[in-house]
Amino acid sequence: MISSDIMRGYNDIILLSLLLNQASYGYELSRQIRERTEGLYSIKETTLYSAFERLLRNGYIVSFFGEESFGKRRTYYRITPEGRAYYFEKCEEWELTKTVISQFVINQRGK
Amino acid sequence: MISSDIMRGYNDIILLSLLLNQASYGYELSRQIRERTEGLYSIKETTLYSAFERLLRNGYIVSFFGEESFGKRRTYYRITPEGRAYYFEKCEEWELTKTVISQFVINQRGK
DNA sequence: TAAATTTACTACGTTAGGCGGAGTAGTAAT
DNA sequence: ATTACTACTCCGCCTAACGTAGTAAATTTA
Repeated sequence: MISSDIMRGYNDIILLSLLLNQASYGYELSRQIRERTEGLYSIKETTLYSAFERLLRNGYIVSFFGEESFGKRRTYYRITPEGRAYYFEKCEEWELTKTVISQFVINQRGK
Repeated sequence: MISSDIMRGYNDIILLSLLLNQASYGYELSRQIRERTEGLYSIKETTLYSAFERLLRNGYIVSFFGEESFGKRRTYYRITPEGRAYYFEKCEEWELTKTVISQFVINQRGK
C-alpha cells in the first residue's frame, strides 16, 4: 500500500481523470481506484468526500442527484471545462515532478 | 515551480539522498536542491528545518556542530544506518508510486 | 421475517507537514 | 553606518488526510 502522504496532492487528479469520460459517484470512483491500481491504493471515504468538497468549491466538478428508483439516492459528479483544464495542467506538473524527484532517487532495479 | 502539496512526502527523501555521501547543513542542502532541480523546486526554510526535526526524531539523521572559526555556528547533519535503510525503502515506494499515478495521468508529449 | 451485510454517504475532531512572517546572530562588503 | 548574505529559530496558521462513529436505504442471508 502506498502511504497517504505520498498520495496527498494526487487525489484530485485521480478523481478528475476518472470523471473525464463520464459522470460518476463516490462509491463507484473509490472502487475504480482500487481496481485500477490493483489494490495498491485505496482512497479513504473521508478523504474521498473531502476531495469532492474541494473540487466543487474550486469549480472543477459539479454535483447532481441520480434518479435511481432503488437504493439510497446517489450524488453524482461531473467534470467542468475548468476541471479539465486543471487536470491537464496537473498532468504536465506530474511529468516535471517525475524528473525532479528522479534526481534524488536511486533506482535499484536499473533504468 | 512545483507545488508543495506534490512535494510533501518527498522532502525527507531528498534531504537523505543529499546526505548519503557526506554530512551537510541546512543552507547548503537548500542550495543544492535549488541547483540540482534547476530552480524547479526550492525548499522553504521552515519546511527544511522542520524536516530536520522529524528526521532526527526518527533517528534517520544525527546532528553535530561545525567548528568553523568564522560566521555563525552551523548545525551539521549526518545520515544514520537507519536513515539509509529508510531512504532505500522510500526509493522503492517511489517506483511504485510512479506506476500508480501514471495510470491516471495523460502524457501529452507521448511516451 | 429478523438480522447482517452492502451501498452511499455525513459529521466531528485530531494530526502532521508546509508556510508566512518576524526575529536573531554573525561576517563581509560598500 | 547600512546593506547584504549566511544560518538559522520561533510562532501561529492552514489544509489534506485520517480515525471513529453514525445515518439511511436496500439487499442478502439465516
